Amino acid sequence: MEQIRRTKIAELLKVTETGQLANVKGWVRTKRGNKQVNFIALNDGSCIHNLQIVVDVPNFDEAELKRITTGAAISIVGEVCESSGSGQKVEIHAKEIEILGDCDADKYPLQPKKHSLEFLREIAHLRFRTNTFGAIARVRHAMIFAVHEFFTQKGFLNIHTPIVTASDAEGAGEMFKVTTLDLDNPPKTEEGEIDFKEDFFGKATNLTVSGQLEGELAALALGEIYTFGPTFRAENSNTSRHLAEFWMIEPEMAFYDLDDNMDLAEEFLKYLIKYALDNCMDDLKFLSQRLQDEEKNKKADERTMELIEKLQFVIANDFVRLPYSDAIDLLINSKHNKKGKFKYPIDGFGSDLQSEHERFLVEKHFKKPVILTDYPADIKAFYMKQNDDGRTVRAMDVLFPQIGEIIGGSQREEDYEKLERRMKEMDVPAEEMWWYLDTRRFGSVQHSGFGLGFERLMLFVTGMGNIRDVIPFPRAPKTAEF
RNA sequence: UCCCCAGUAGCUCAGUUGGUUAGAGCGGCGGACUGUUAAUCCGUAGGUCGUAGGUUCAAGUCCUACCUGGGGAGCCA
Repeated sequence: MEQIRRTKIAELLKVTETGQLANVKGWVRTKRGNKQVNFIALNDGSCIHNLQIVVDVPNFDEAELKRITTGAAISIVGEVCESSGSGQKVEIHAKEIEILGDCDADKYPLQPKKHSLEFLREIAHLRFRTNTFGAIARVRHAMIFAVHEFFTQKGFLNIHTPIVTASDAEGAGEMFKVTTLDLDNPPKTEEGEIDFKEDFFGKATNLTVSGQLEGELAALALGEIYTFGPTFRAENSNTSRHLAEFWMIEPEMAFYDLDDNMDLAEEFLKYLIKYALDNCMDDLKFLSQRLQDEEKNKKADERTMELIEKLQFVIANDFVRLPYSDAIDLLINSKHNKKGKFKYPIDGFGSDLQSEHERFLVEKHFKKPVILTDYPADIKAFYMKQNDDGRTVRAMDVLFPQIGEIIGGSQREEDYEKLERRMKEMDVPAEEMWWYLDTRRFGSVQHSGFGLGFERLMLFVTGMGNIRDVIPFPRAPKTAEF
């Protein structure tokens, strides 16, 4: 084969000149045609679009052409031509074809037809090769990049917080144990309990549920920091919005109060969504079309807003900011409630809002993202700053349509006595958290932060309905195949 | 973990009050067609009906348990 440098399909589809030779490599999506001419739709992952390869059949060996099946990897050298067909501007007229990897069409699970997302989840090792999962992977990368770009522009430092942690006091959820002890015969203490002093780290350790506490340590020296790493929850959650392993972004800022915190959260979300609109339009258009095809069978009032319109709407409008107690009043006085349409009654101040209540506020009442603030102290974590009313804390949850809570955050309690008292009330072992409390003993200062579930953001930006489809290899109860 | 629904060909599904040899579309394979757009047309091969018990003369169909998947709830991001 002639030595021509490979061109990616995304680049090739942009060319304005024709007549030159080019080399492309990729995987066959479909092949069709007759005895005279074949058309191969080739994709190399560089963009959503396929490149059309035109093959003048008599110029090639019949047996070789037969090997070009759906899924096969091939390399083509040919002339870049203006297409006489209507589906594309340019195409390649093949001069040389090399089969890089055969693909037995009889056994290959991905057929040139529509597959259900549930089926593709069972073959997650191959689903990157579909339009949908290719688009999601490219959007996911763009969002990762945009996260770092946003914080870099604002002078935040990225901090790597530990993945293995001995702190089990955060209270964010059940944890996965990390140990090298022999599970069949663990060392025991005199009391008959497992002796973690013998374990690798000399104490019981777990996979982290949050980098927040370590993030606070960094923020209280460096000013503004953020983490972006994997987090783990061993909750037996079987929903389309939870994973056992997910990626979380947790900024933590010294000198920020709750309003500053909310301003940052809103600006951050809008930045990310705008970045997707500015940089991933081809993929978003595909995902939007996919969503509309899927919703064709739904009733008009059950359909969601068109994806791109929805994203533009979010960046164009201010988020609603509403104290929890006002939200309770609003819910109690709503027509929806008076007609008895809530499955769960509003219990009044003190109880957490049910999903249906959050959805009512976001999707029916305000019809835009809502930030709820000042929750009752009893349903929130120990580290949140206590309000003067003695019953609420400076917490904030950002609620998005369809997704629910996408961000949870708060101003942190910087007062040593109040924090220590709260830890005792909530059975948080203060002795083990001496390092955390030290920040309040030495130069303590007002500070705030929040956590954004990266896959929840991905759900919103891609319009996908199941969180297991926006992470390449989902970890969930009974799910760790790939 | 709880509630509801589903599991039949490689995929998506149909299968009547329980009753002969379980069907379709797509995909695969074979063929036709000189420019197709997930091409079209003709032909063809694919099934231990999720697993294990049970009821019955007879079970894809009814019952029980379990497994897997989906929707919703809780936990949360």
